[in-house]
Amino acid sequence: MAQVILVDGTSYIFRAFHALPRLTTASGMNTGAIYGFCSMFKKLLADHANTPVVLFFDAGGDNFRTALYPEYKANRKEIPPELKEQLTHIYEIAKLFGVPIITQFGVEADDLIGTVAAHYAQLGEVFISSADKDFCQLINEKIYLENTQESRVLTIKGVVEKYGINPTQFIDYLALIGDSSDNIPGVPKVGKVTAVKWLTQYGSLDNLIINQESITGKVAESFRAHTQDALLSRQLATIKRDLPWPDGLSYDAYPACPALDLGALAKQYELYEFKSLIPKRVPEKKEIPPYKILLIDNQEKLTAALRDLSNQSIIAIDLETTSLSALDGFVCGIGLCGSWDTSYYIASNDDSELIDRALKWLLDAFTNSNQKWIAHNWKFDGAFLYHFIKKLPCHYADTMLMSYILKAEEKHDLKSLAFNYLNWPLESYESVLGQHDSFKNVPLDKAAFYGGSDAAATFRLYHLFQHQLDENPTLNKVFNQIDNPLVFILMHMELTGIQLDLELILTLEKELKDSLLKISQNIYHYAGTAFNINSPKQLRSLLFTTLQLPILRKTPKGDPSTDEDVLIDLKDSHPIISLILEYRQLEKLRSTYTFSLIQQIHAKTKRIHTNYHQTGTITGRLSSSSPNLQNIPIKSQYGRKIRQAFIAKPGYLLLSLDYSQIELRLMAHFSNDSNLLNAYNNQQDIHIRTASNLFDRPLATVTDQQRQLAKTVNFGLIYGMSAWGLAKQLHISREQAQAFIDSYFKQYPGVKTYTESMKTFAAEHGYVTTLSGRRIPIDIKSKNNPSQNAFRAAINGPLQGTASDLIKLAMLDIAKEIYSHQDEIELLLQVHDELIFEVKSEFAESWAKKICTLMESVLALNVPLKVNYQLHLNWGFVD
DNA sequence: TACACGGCTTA
DNA sequence: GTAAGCCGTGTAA
Repeated sequence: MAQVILVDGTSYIFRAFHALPRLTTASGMNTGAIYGFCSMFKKLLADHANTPVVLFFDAGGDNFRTALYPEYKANRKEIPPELKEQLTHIYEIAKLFGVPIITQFGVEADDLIGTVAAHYAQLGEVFISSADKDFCQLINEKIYLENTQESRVLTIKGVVEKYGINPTQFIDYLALIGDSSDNIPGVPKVGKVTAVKWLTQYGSLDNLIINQESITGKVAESFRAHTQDALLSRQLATIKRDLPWPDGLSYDAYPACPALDLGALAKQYELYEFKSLIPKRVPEKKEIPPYKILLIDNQEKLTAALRDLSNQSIIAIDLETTSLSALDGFVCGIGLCGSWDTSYYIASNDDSELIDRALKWLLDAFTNSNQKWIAHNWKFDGAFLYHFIKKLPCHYADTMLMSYILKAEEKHDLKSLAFNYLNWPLESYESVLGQHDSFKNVPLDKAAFYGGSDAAATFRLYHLFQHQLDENPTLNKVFNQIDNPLVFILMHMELTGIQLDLELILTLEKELKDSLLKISQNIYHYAGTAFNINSPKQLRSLLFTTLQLPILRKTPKGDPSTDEDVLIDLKDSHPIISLILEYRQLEKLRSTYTFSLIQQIHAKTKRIHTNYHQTGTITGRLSSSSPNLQNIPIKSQYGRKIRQAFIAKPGYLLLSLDYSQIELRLMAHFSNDSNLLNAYNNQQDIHIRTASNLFDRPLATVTDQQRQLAKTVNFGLIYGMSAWGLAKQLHISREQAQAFIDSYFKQYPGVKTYTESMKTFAAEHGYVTTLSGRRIPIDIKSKNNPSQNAFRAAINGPLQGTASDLIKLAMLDIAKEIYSHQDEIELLLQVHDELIFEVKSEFAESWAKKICTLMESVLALNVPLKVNYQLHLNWGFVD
């Protein structure tokens, strides 16, 4: 059904102004509200592609409400000057979005919206986009309220669920409770609860007035004394639906879809310094030839489509599935695009063979043809293909990874990229799914438009990105030799998963629960009362108000901090402190690593399957989620027990190999500092060596404590340490910390030179690079981020990023070796500098040695790489 | 129901 | 001091 969106522009402006931080241009012009308005409007257009939009603004002047009640909105504060000066800019830039703008002096936008909505509802569906709940009164079968902030659409049912009344009762509801922001009086003492109660019982305000004698209590008395106020409030709260039709808006049909003046918008964004809003490339219309999407829903059409596709050399593919996991769902639609003018979408409601035949064709194409296959997030589509046809393409490219390699700081989802680079506002998955519980139930024409568009966008993005990579051979190499080939290795790791000893983890959970119960009883005893220990707020009031303990540090928001560091310093002040520390630690383990992990054991495989994100970090590292298996505890005694619950399947062992001090070794390599190089090339203990110099004593006499301190300094180095940070870490004075740093750089002067050169490079280029040439963006000019932070990132980036390059390269080398021995050994996890395999016991030792060598020789550096390995029944290394 | 915050886990 | 993700609470709306 046709749709139109009516936007409450004034609501947007106020939300933009209040919700966002102040923003100014370099010359000091206030732009926060302008920015907020533009980004909100842009998001709205992106979420509703190909839908007409009308924009409404309040124009000021007296209106019928002020005539009725001079105090209407009288308590509104004057518009702050820094917002006022932005208003004209907003009105001007709004014109560039190419939608009708409706505004009338002496009429409030609400009433214009009410009038237009009432009429447009006869032509189709009307969405009102506003944060103002008053619009609930307009909601009916055809009119909905969309709150962009909550990103959900309120229907009749939604109003009933949210407020407990029908939209038709909403005016009476407002009349009863009033509205402080508009200064609508309402009835004193009547709040939400009473209003809903009365309206449920009596249906309407009129009926309530008729029956006013039958209600009782203080509140009822107040109502009887203020019926006139209620009636006045009702008039004020009623949105008009019958104003004269506004000028400049078509009456018999919805207006045309938005026609953005992208060039002019980009110019304005440039002027206001809205970097993130500027389209990366304003496409010229002629570069986008028209293309068609063909729904392939029978065998005949499929034959023709496949014949055409067989002749294409580059084909973008986009699967629509019934689940996010290939272990649970199946393919219900296939988008394919191999040319600039045609995109296919294969799906059928009645022919279950159709998808099967298309999949078989893919299997054949992957096996026998030389075509290059493009997907956005291959890990996803590949998992389904691997699961159902046991085959993946040999020649492929992942546009998500291309975007990441080219510009790691950007978003990499298909919708954002298509909007920014192609000027295509693709529909969101959620909006296409709508009320359907599964994508297979989405009407085929809708699904085809969606899937076909996604494939077409992927096809175009590939050509765009490939062109950019061709212009930068270094980045092209990073893409082709590291990230792109890694994607199917990660896919395999995800699909394989890792086994969890359910019994052990359940026992652990029980133990933790019991301990926590005891500790909390103890804490309540000292506190004199029970409270929620998980609440920092409640804990704060106990420690600093009730118990009057000293406030040692504050959180960024200014509240007294209760974090571990603070509590450790308070330990001797009160016996409750150490109990709280213990409670915190155990509760973290219980909630995150027993309770939640148990929920995530897969029903079919009985294993834990994490998600790896290849574009989730700025440095090139991977990240892991749902569950995150890169932060499983190890440091505490209890934590290690959790690791023990990660086990090998029967007959197998877990093989863990980790790079020793990889980042410090890379510092030696990059800096070429002779002292650091010597230490590693002579296989000395680097921390003892550092300590020996810091404390000016022979190597043999360095104490454990001194070594530990030197270790902290060595680590601090990798993070771009400052005297302040080091002092905090070591609990020493700033002066002492500075002395250590000075002494350190005297010992390793090459390191000092290196860190300085990274700062200079980052300041000049806005990025630093890793050994492979990967670019790590550094936000040098970020305002609330003093450039000290950026400098530290610049020092750390090449180290962390190169370490990540190395282990990725190692994974690729290893994959080649183990690929044809999947029954003997499989790679399960990567934890930044560690790889975990499941390996058949009888071959375990020989695989360990082989992989160890592979990892150590992944690249020849100025320092040797050292890998340690462990072979055990579990990840806790306890047999 | 969604989001920010405080806190905590890892490399 | 670098880089991440997740949990529970409290609040926004």
